[in-house]
Amino acid sequence: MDSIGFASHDHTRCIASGLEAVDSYCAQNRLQFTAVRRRVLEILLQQHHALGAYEILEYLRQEGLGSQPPVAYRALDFLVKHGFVHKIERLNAFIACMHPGEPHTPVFMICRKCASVAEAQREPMQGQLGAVARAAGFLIERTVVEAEGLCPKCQDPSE
Amino acid sequence: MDSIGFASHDHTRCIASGLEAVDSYCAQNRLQFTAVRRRVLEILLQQHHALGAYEILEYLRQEGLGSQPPVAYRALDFLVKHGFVHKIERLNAFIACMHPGEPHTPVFMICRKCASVAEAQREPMQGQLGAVARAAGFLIERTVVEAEGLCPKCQDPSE
DNA sequence: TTGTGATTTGTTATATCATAACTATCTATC
DNA sequence: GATAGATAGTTATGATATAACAAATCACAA
Ligand SMILES: [Zn+2]
Ligand SMILES: [Zn+2]
Ligand SMILES: [Zn+2]
Ligand SMILES: [Zn+2]
Repeated sequence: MDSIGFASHDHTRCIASGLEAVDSYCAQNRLQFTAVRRRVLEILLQQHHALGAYEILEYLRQEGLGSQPPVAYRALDFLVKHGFVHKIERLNAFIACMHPGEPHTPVFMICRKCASVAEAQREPMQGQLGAVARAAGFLIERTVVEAEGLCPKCQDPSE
Repeated sequence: MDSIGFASHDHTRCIASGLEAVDSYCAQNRLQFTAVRRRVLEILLQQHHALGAYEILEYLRQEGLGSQPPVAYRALDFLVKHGFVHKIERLNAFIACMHPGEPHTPVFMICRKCASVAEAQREPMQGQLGAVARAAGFLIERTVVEAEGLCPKCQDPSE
């Protein structure tokens, strides 16, 4: 269950708890967690890599949940807006959040070899980015922080 | 000439020195700094905001330097590959580097109101991102660090 | 200075990512 | 069940990016 890294974990639990968390958040906040939105989140939770909107749409199409791009993009818009899913800008792709419902500033590590993506967190106004922004008089509203490289598995020459 | 911020500066000088730096870097490294590549860099140096590939292509088209997307994308590929231009992932757009020829890890601040973009620098393995990567055993090869918000001018209510 | 291979450019076509606009349906609330 | 607002279906199109191949140009050395 280590959300900070690439370690193995109880993935079934990981999917179930992700859906549960969003279920209860939506109930509490009067948000409509519809069939399409739920299924899109579930699809993303099942992967530990980012999926493009058209890959998600392909699942939906096969399941009769929608066949045109706006269906997928609208569900993704909802999920991103409420912080249940993040967009990975570098990949033009989407990944389920590891801390749904909790306000946070994510950082992503993207493995260029196996395409897995890990989410970690940072403090928005701290560190070098915070220092640079203060020096420039810049007011940060959102950040995109993505590192590309090799995950522990893919650095290992024995694999 | 303050590359860290949004301050005003001698922009003519800024264009000239940018081109000069790349000229000499290419001469030293046996790179072909061709007419199209040079003009694309010059177009980007003239702006302090990021330009999309098709905006750049429109300039080239009007000047008879090329009319099809691959012309612009190939010039941009060259410029990005050698670090003379950076891609702003959040905007799918490109901006001239403020430190051409020097190895560095850029950070960008993007004003959502006036669309100006400032480049600053960070140390790749330091700070929160470095700490997070070490904790995860992740080997960073490249980073995308972009902050969106308001530049000093656009925060000022008197403007 | 001319031949040669490597690089760059021109061009056509197409792949990939994303949204506008309008209609129909569903949902919450009264 | 009427009503208003939100969600989903559908068509069309816009925006971003690349594959593939032929033609021109360049670097370098014979
Ligand atoms: Zn998992
Ligand atoms: Zn998250
Ligand atoms: Zn730079
Ligand atoms: Zn501004």
